[in-house]
Amino acid sequence: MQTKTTLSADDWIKAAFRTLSAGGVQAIKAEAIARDLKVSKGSFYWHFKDVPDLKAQMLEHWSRAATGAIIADIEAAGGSPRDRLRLLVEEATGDRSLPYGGMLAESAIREWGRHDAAAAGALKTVDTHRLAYVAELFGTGGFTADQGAAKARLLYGALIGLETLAAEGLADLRGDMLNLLTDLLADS
Amino acid sequence: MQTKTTLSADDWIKAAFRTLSAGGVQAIKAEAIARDLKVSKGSFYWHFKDVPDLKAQMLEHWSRAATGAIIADIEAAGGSPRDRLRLLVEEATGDRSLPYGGMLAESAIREWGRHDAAAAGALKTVDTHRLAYVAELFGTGGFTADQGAAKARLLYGALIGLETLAAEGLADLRGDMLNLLTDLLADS
DNA sequence: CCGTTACCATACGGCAGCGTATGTATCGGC
DNA sequence: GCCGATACATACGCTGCCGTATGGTAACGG
Repeated sequence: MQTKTTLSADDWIKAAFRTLSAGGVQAIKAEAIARDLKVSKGSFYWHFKDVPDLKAQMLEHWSRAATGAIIADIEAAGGSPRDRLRLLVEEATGDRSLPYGGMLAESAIREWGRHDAAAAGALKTVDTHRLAYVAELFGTGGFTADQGAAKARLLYGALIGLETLAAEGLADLRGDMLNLLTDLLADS
Repeated sequence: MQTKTTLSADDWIKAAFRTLSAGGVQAIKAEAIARDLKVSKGSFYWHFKDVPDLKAQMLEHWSRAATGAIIADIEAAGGSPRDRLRLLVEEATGDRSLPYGGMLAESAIREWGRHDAAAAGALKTVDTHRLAYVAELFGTGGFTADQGAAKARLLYGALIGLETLAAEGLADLRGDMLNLLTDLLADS
């Protein structure tokens, strides 16, 4: 497998996700990524109409990958709802089961969504799906639909917030999340 | 009070925080803020050495204001630790008790901190102080130091994460936070 | 072997933002 | 009523990034 002689649009998209994770949305620039790939920007404008086109394709790819990424694993493993929730937390805090560079990409997209409607839309779709799945797990685990939805919001919200705290070194992502899950699973 | 005839550095900093909240870090540009203030960039370079100088002063101001913003209110109100925690959650989810444009500015600075060491440092300082205060409240409320610290991380982490979910319309910030607080205050 | 197509390089004009240099108006102090 | 300091305006060159235009090359079908 000698270094590929020609690039595909997917290669560009993957490189763009690396840049996104490292430098945020504002780092996604045609010429910069071209330098990273050691080609000229002529290549970029062959594969993409312009920069917004690349960004749109990034969101499209991420939406598809992120929606069912972990969920498929969990469902394949089976087990009780409580087991699945525990496994879910462990996979989610373990990184690397998420597409395009783990949580780094996720938080970058979340940052992106604050000032871009398209990114916000993709994010909302993914978040809604995930919340629904977690809520369902709580539901089949013995809680009412309302309780399940509320607990799902808490668990997922804590995941997002604790991840940023963990990035500062102020939280133990997995430990804290497992603690919270135990609390949420206790009958109130 | 007729429109001030001349600007101060603080006027620039306040305007910069507005643009930060609205457009993120990458929107903090000398010429853009100058247009917003209806002056020329000559004014900017009178009050500041360069753009990094402005950003540094923004972080400095925010650090000071954000550290003791809510805490002073809570302590002034008095009450039991449980009362204070409840009041804390209500003030924190109510916005407007935070400096420079509420949570919008906070999340923008958090976004900023992901790719800038200085912002990350200011954020870590503020977060550390807040976590310590909340942990202390749990501590004097009848929990061990470890329990208090863990519960503080959960409460504060959930605040951060739920705020982003609430921005998507996927969570009820105040309601969910109060729910979590009730859970955390129940003896485990 | 020849042309077409895929893929990339190079070169160009344009704009936005930066920082500097320098001009200009206002104003308190004496 | 001059003078220095303050608070801006204006004009300039520079750089980074955009998008386009155009030229080159290698592979591949016929």
